[in-house]
Amino acid sequence: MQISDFQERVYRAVRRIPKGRVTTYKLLAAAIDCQSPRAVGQALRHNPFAPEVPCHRVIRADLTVGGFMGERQGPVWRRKIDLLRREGVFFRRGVLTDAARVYNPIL
DNA sequence: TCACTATATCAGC
DNA sequence: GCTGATATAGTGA
Repeated sequence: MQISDFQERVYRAVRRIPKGRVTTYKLLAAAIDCQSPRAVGQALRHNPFAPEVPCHRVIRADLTVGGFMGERQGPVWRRKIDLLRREGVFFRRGVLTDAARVYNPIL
């Protein structure tokens, strides 16, 4: 499968998320001028540049974890939380503890 | 065209 | 606070 310009835009935006910060699908979609955060999620799901593209730093707008590598639960999905915790981003019951950790890609 | 999706938002309970 | 229905954009068959 070959990636489109849209997905290239998504990966470029995700790549510039600083360590220790997270962003949301909604903000990410707004950064690439896309009205549909679901399309962003699909692009990250087919992410061929993992882990160069830190797709684990993307969560939902309601500050819940969301999914990781196609899994919404299970050990693989749990790894996403573990990676973020290692960077200083903590979750409680699948919800981001500190909302100030959210990074705005538009800025 | 149809049916998905790592979402967002709203209505109802 | 939770479940579901709907909107919306991109992608593959």
